[in-house]
Amino acid sequence: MGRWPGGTQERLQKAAIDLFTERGYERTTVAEIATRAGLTERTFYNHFADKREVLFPEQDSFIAKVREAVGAAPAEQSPLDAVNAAFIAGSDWFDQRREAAQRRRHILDAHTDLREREWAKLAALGEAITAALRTRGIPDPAATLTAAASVAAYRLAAARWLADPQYGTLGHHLHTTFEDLHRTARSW
Amino acid sequence: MGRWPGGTQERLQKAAIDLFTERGYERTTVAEIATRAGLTERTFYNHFADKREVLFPEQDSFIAKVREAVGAAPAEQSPLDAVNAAFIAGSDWFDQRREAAQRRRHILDAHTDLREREWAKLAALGEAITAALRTRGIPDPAATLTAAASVAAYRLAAARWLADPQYGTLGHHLHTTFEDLHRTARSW
DNA sequence: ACAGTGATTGCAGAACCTGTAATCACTGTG
DNA sequence: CACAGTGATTACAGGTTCTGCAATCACTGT
Repeated sequence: MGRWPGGTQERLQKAAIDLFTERGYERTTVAEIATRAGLTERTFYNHFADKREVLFPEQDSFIAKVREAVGAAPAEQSPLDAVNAAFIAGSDWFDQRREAAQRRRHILDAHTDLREREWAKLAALGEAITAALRTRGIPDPAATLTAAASVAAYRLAAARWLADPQYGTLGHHLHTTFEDLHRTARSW
Repeated sequence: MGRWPGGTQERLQKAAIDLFTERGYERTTVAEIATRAGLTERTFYNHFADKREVLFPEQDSFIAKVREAVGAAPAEQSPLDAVNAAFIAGSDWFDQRREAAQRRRHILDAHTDLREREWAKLAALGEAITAALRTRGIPDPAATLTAAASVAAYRLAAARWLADPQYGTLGHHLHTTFEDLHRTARSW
């Protein structure tokens, strides 16, 4: 496997993020990204389905991890707690990449196209959690609604994590946000 | 305002839905849609921001209506009930268009691109509800989480409505789905 | 008549994305 | 050491989406 430099995807991702922050998402062409990474436009499309996808690298594996963790949670744990625990279990990975997450968020916030893709990813996360809860024996309205609420809490926790001037961990914010969810639900 | 035939948007929408069901979304070009409507491709883009948007016609006004209704709800009503009532208030409109909604759903289900746009629209709905709840004095974690749960319930209710062999009204399914949400939340 | 308005059109072009076949660097085998 | 095999990269051609700009067109009001 030594034939080419290697780390092609990573190089493309770095080139893309750099160019997006330099001159903006829309003013950057795929050809430019590829050239900066020492590759061609066609090669970019061999690694990413489209231009947006370069900003959502490990999302699919993250979703798979969450689904697995929810499925493997102890049987006596409540559905919501199982999802919460699954999120927290994978939160270290993000804590080590806070700065990259910041840059990514700034790019995403500036472009409707990209936020659209983000919503799609969160929807996929929600559907994966729904499926995992169903295999745990949770019947259907509860599975869907619990998954949706969990994803909403996750999204809110991530936002708080990035905005926190105290640099608290994502796990901490997940904990408090799911507590907020409990409190809010009691008011319904 | 009599200069041109009129109803341009509606003709484009009808042409688009017909062609999408005939030969599929991806195998239909914008030029073909415009030609069937007796117009040109350029005119299509004068009315819709992009090819997908032709399938989401009244979404923006629906969102505006919901926001307004949530804002105008009686003060003693709980946040969740206010949103529920706002949805139900606008549900007749959908009941009169059940068949069109069916066709639309089949097209949407077959294409990731389009479902992505749908998630984006639901996200916009959620943000509008969040804003409306905030103006009602609901503080932030509760506003966001309540809005997200409401949208999830709305989505589930719409799915049940379309799948219901008994042809129950959307209002009915909204009612029962929000009851499910109450029940589920109590289990958290 | 005649200027004004607003929708539609024509045209040019950039960027996105895909299909297909060729090339290239390296690997394993006889 | 030839040599076929493998997998990533590349070249190229082309369709489609979407935009900017200027012109045209049907109708309106004076």
